[in-house]
Amino acid sequence: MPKVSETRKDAVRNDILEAAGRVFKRKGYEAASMKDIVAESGRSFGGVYLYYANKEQLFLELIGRVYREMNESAEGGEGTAPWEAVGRFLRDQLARAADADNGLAPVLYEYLIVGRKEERRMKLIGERHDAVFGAIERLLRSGAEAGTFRPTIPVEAIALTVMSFLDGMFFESIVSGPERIRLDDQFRVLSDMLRSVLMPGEASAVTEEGNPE
Amino acid sequence: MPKVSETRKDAVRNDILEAAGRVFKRKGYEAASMKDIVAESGRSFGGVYLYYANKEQLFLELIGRVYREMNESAEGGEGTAPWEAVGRFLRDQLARAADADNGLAPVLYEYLIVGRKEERRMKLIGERHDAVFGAIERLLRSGAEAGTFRPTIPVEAIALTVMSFLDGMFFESIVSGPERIRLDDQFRVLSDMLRSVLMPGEASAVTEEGNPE
Amino acid sequence: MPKVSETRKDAVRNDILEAAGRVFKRKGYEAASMKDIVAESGRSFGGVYLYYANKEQLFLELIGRVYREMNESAEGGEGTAPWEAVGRFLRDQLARAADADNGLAPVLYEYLIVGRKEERRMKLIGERHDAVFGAIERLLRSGAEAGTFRPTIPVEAIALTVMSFLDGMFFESIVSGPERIRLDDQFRVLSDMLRSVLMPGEASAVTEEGNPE
Amino acid sequence: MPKVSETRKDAVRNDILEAAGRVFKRKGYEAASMKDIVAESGRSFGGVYLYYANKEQLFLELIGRVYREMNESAEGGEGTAPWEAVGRFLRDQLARAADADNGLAPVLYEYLIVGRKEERRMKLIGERHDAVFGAIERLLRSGAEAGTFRPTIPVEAIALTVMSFLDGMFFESIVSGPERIRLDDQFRVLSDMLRSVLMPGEASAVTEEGNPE
DNA sequence: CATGAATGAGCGTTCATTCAT
DNA sequence: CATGAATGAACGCTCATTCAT
Repeated sequence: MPKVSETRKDAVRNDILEAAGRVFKRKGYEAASMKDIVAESGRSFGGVYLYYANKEQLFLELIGRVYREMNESAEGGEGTAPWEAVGRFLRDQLARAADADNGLAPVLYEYLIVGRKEERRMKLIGERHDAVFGAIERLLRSGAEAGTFRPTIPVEAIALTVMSFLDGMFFESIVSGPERIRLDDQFRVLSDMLRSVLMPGEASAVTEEGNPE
Repeated sequence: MPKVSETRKDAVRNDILEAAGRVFKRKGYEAASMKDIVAESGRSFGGVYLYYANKEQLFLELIGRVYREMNESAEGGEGTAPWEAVGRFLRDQLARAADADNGLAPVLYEYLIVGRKEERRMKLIGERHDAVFGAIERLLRSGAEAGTFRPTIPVEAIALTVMSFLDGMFFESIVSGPERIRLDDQFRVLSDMLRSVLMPGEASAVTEEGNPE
Repeated sequence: MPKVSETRKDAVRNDILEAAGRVFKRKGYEAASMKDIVAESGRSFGGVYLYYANKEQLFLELIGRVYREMNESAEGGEGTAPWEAVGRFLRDQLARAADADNGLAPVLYEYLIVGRKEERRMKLIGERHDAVFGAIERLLRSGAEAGTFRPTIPVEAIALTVMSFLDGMFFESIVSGPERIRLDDQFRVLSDMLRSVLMPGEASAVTEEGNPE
Repeated sequence: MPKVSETRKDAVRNDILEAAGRVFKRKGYEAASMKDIVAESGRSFGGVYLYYANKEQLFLELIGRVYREMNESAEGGEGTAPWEAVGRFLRDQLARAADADNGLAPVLYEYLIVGRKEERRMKLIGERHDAVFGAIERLLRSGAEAGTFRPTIPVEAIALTVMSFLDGMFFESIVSGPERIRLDDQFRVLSDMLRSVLMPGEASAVTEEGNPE
């Protein structure tokens, strides 16, 4: 049987996915046409549809990767001290936001916003929410359990707030451009604020060396 | 006097605008078709185009109102004490976010995100940014000038951070639903955080009665 | 009875007609909208339709004037010597062609060409043909009867040829611009050619002073 | 080999082009709708747009053929004596004019006249002018270089005059019908006139057998 | 496995003309 | 007499997806 090896199939899938990624980044979700993706991939319509059922599947697979990376960014701070782990995570998000329009984040935001009425996209939306929220919460909770953080507010509420802020920073970065919104300054403000609720009393705010950048 | 009175014309304009508003809220910007709007308004294509040049103008006029209301929300705290004025503003935004999917905010976010590559929409984007940022900054600055706020961080940076957070809260509210993201809790967290950077040292955080809700 | 005087009505009609003329010259027949004409006339839709049943009637009345002027250009040479009368006529046409895009001629050509399939426009087309042809023919025939012209070819054929040439010169003037097609040179060539068939043998062609410019 | 052969694609392109040609001839350029062309071709909208980007491209490709044929008509007289070559060319144009309303010429004239204000069509207009003018000029110049023609007027001027006349003859043929304007007679007149300026003194005009019909 | 030609409902917008006031 | 708001059929064009080869 001429069954193509698994790796060959995977390679083709990957090729197509990367081509789709380039097109999505360049044009956005709605504006990207299957014709564009087919052309960018150097394949035929049939060839692309053979591996992915439609434009949405293509995007969903692509975005799955982003989630996985995001999660890894939130984990990984196994041995690290809690406040340094938070700092790492925030710095990582900062870098992503600064590079927002080269990544898939704007496309995801577009996809979520445009599709907010569609039953089918709800699932993904929920999953994204839980994944990001969970990652942040774990970060905070492990610090609290270690006794480093002594939050006067439930960590769930703090995690949700951080998540909102990050989403907002991304949104602003996307629509206004990273330079216009002074990402570094915002990052500093967030750090100070977070410290004040996570470690109240400690190093009364403004210390330079304590900031996790 | 066959010329229809100005008030009648305004009434018709308003009718059409409200019909368009209902359609945009129901379907979103991209998914709303002129056919929908024409049907909802109970008029003809020509009748609608007589008052508004195209779909975008219809939306822009609609969104202009939202801006005006937002500004009014940020102003108005003339005689109020600074921290109470901030509280009022935040509470107002909270209410808006809680009601996000009944308003035009999701449509605006969609319009901005989808149109991020289009030269023409950039202008609106910039204007929105400046208006919202300006409103928040004025609020903080007047408190600082009054000596009530003693921020250890430039107010511009704080204003931008608040703006990001609000955008994020709206975004989350839109895509995940207000109930899922515990708006009240987030609001409390933001309050505490803001106080710690605006009035450091004062009432070491957690006091209940001091919070401006 | 408040019957408005005939002259008042005529004045209004004329106002509208001139406004329409300006719009047609500026935009062409198809591209001119009734909205344009109404705006240019400073009146209302109703006001314009009260005097003219539709766009076509407006144009037809306008074009009637041009015909009348054209005819007058062809007549008028009563006392003049035949060859001078021909020269006058040709010079007049030259001037019109040179000024083609400021006049209604392009609009007429457009109207005729576009409407060549419409029964209703046929009539006008026929009338124009007969009027122009008749004018030229009379010019030639009176010279022949006076014995000044001794055409070796039937004057009808010559008249038709002149007419074709003039139409072509107009057409070229309209689409390529008068400067590109060297109207003066063409005019000279036509003069020489015409002389050779109207007055064969006389002043073997190239004489300068004999040319009717 | 699922890729359809080049010849098949060409055949389809040709099918569509011919269908468009029939519609254009029947209705004219402006009045022809894509719906008409789609119906005439027996295909779908998508099917037509797959091969031609828009109505204008369809027309331009069609008209390209006419130019090519025109040029061939003007060339080709390589070995022939100059006056015969001119005769051949004129006869060819006569035939075309006689058949004007079965061809695309009226559509081209309409396209040029209606589009005289549009920047984009200007290019085509210029190209047409240069191509036709160039063809006629070459015809005359080669006769002059051979010494057969001894024009007393610059050949450029004569070429432009001939071009104008031909355009006029076409125009008249289109709007008034070929029979009404006695094409044969006009052709004879043009021949006589042309001879008188190209070969002055020779065979003092009226000879029958010398005329190149 | 792979191709790419083909589909067709749907889009936003225009404009000559009418007629209630 | 005069107004101008209102009509609605028709326009050129797009694009995710299918399926005969």
